[in-house]
Amino acid sequence: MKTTRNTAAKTAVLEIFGNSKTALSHAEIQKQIGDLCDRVTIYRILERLVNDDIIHKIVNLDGTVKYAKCHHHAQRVHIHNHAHFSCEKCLEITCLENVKPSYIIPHNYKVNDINFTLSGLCPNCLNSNI
Amino acid sequence: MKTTRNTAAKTAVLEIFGNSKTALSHAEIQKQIGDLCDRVTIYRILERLVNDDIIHKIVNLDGTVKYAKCHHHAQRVHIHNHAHFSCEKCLEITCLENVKPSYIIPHNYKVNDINFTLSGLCPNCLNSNI
DNA sequence: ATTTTAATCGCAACATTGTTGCGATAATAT
DNA sequence: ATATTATCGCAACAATGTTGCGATTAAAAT
Ligand SMILES: [Zn+2]
Ligand SMILES: [Zn+2]
Ligand SMILES: [Zn+2]
Ligand SMILES: [Zn+2]
Repeated sequence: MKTTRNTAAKTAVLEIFGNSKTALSHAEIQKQIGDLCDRVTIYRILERLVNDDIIHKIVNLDGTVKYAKCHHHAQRVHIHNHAHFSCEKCLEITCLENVKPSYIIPHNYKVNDINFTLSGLCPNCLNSNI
Repeated sequence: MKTTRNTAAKTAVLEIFGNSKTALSHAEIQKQIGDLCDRVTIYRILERLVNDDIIHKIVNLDGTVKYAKCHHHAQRVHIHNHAHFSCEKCLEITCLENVKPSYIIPHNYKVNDINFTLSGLCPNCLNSNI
């Protein structure tokens, strides 16, 4: 019964997520963490937080990986079926919790997870682009 | 007017794509190419083929990158808005040309590209799993 | 409060993936 | 046949992620 422990590094990572409105990459977290813990430790903390459904992993169109807090903790089955938006200009990635794709897939496929990422200009960059 | 040239390496890569029903990673292509050309050359060929809309890039949930042939060459505007299926067991990635997500997004976002990847069990692995 | 257990950590070493610069090569137009 | 330049090979580098293992340390047990 692997119990997950609360460590200084994990607490720091959680606080960083708490203060961020957008998704964060490993590199961005490491920059904020400084030398509080090792690179590898951050990777392992992220892995644990994903397994515990506290954060979820987001893979962008360009292959970059980021993580964001999970909401909807009330639900029994924890599926991250919302969309993500990736801004081409400011490079920020945000959860669009309310945007969920509908689709029809052949019955002989079994879908366990989906990744729906939209790329373009976010509201901020769209305004400053006029 | 940068003209694109036909080289032995490019021809070989195109033939490999022609013989494959699933998407291919750089590593998989390199394995088939052998020492016909350098690693870097394969990267550059893939980049060119993407720019020429001959293949398209697919980023999986786990961050792995693959490429697949483009169809629908008749269309003037070339958008890869179809879904991709990633099998958790055999790790193959296939284009689902007919599966296109519908969604509603706030008007203050400008969408230029989408990535819709489904993950689970493909028909082959679903059968052999019973 | 002290001991015990094992989850977590730091560090080093490694693997994979992708990029860049530059002189050499070769495909294509003239 | 010659000129132009897209493409190539090679080396070097950067970013990202993984693994093994002995040392720590959070949390449970006493
Ligand atoms: Zn933006
Ligand atoms: Zn999200
Ligand atoms: Zn399969
Ligand atoms: Zn496709």
